[in-house]
Amino acid sequence: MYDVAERSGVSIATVSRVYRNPDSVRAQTRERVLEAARELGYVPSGNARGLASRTTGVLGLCFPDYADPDAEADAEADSDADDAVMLYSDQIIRGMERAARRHGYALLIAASLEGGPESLVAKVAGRVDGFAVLAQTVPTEDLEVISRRLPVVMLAGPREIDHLDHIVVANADGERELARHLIEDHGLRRLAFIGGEVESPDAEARFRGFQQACRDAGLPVPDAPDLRAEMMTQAEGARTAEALLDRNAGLSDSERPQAMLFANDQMAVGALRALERRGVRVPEDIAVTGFDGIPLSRIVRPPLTTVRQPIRQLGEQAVELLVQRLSDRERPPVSLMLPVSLARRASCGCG
Amino acid sequence: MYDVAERSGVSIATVSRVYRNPDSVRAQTRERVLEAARELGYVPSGNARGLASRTTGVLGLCFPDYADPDAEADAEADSDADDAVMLYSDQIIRGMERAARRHGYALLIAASLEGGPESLVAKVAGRVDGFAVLAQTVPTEDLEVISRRLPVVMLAGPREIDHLDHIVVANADGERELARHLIEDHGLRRLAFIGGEVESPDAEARFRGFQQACRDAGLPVPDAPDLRAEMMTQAEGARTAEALLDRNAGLSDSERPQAMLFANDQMAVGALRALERRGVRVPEDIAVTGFDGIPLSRIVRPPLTTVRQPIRQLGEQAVELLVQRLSDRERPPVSLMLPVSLARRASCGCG
DNA sequence: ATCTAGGGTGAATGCGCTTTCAGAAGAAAT
DNA sequence: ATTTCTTCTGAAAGCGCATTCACCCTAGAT
Repeated sequence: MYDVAERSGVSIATVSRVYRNPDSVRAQTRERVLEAARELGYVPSGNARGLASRTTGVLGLCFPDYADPDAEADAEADSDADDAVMLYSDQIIRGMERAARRHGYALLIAASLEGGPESLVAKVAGRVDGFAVLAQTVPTEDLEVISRRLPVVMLAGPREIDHLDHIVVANADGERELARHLIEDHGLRRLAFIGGEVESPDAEARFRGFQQACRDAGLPVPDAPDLRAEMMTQAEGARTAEALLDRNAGLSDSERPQAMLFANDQMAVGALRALERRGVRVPEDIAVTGFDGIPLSRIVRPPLTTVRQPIRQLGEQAVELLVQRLSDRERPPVSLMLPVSLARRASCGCG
Repeated sequence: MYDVAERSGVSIATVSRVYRNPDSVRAQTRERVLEAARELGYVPSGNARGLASRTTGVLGLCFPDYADPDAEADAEADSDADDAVMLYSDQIIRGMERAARRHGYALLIAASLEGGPESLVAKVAGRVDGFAVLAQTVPTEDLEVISRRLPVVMLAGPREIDHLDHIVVANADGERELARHLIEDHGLRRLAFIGGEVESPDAEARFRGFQQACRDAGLPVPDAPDLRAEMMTQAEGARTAEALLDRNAGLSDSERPQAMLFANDQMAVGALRALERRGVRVPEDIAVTGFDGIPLSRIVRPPLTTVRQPIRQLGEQAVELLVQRLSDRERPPVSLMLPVSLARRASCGCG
């Protein structure tokens, strides 16, 4: 910048103005400066600018370093499938990027490898005006510290820190509606719910929705999932499906569950495969449902009935909240719940 | 930082060391500092750090602001399809993010709205250690200036500036192999190639591959595509397909083209729909192929035979090149060509 | 007890830019 | 020609951190 100033015979202040506020510089002077900048290959330092102006024009996103084992497995088995599998994080990124672009922000993304002062999270936090965090990505403790300094919005999970903005999807409502559909529209009465880890708030919320649907329909209300998966993967889905089959082997047809509701799509897809291996027909012998609406869910046979999450909107809303908070730091914390929609497909007997 | 230093009774130099090089500080002192930082909610400024150390630990990606009209249309018509459509940019982002993560970098992404000194491109350039640019995103002129200051890798396109690293996919080889497949394996002899804009180097390279295949097979070699689309969209694919049909209406069966090779998948998908409307069966009446291997290509009926681009690898390689160049600025410019693979599906008569 | 290493720490400088605050230059008015 | 506004431009003071250099302290060696 000093070089540009010298070369064009002005002061650095004027060079700065040329970039920050072109109209405040006489056209002729401006041209001289721009010309010099071009000749010198001058690229303004975002760092210095950010330091001086105390704003970066960048928003951030931190997501878990969860290298989805299912996705990897699929990729090896079928390179086609790999392309189709758009991850949760991909969609959030897309949503945020779109919204950020509208507001003139760039987006800085990083998967958190681990915590600690030298983590990527710290890197992101130090370089953005505000950022979004996927639940269970950043230790609450770190988040607590960071959020005192800049806007943070929490995505999809419990609101661990109550002064943060946060967005969730209607997990309970979705599962409730899904179960209602099975009960009322398909006349099923014996439903089995396969949950996830206890620490997964999403899975728990979905189970609560399931309970509510049972209550609504006057069916017995279980106080815990019929089975829990260790991880919410296809492998575990397959294992739990088989476990359920084995457990119910002795029952008569009129006692046996008529549907398996899985806490997410990955498990449901795994279950579909296990059931096929066992020769159990879906949906004739038993209905199967998932949750999430991942792309894979519509490619499997039979296509999976599930609850679609508006993940892209999640990302877009995140940016909106950040932008709003940036313009008013005093605003009381906001908590949004995004509606979900039922995708009725063949695995429950529809379509 | 000054506050932290004061509160923990040390100098700012020590606070800095605690973060930059923890081992150089006595454990007891370090704890005091960390404690103070926690109490004060201290978040190191990436800007200041970057300014002082002249490195950001961030890599960038600029891609076109091409709001894909097809994707938007699909989204409205069928919210399911929307999820499945993983864009080119999504995949590059994913590839780059993975690779960046491995190297400890975060990723800054931005679609370029327009050029000029205040563009998002400028923002990215000023905040990263190096970045990747999708072809035809940034004016060559701007790129020329920026690339004098920091590593830039050009993705998928002509190498506009010869001192840049750059990566392309084997467009010509792929199309040539595709055409060879139609000719040799399916015995087709009359092939029509539908190209894209003249300025699209990818489309042109694909056409050259097509020409080569004709030459290889001893068939007449066209010196231009049978038809050109204005834009490489579904709508244009449909239009050109119909135009081709009309043009050949008067021909006998033994003169009529047996296959339509489109320069990309989007057009081919549009064509598929148009042909269906016209009652033309694929592949019985005519074979149809695309190029790219977008997820949509396997969902449509019939599934589209196409050439799969290794887009994720494109992103990963981009990061590798950047990292390498960062460690050796003097290295001669590299030019990589990534291999593609043929996806034989039903639309050409396979499977 | 004296000397020598080294690890640990602080003072000071500069990274490249933004942003007042004044002052200079030009235009308009008297 | 002088005064009075505007419009432009420059000087200078940071922004928050990394880093060098010098210095101090402690522990082991003599």
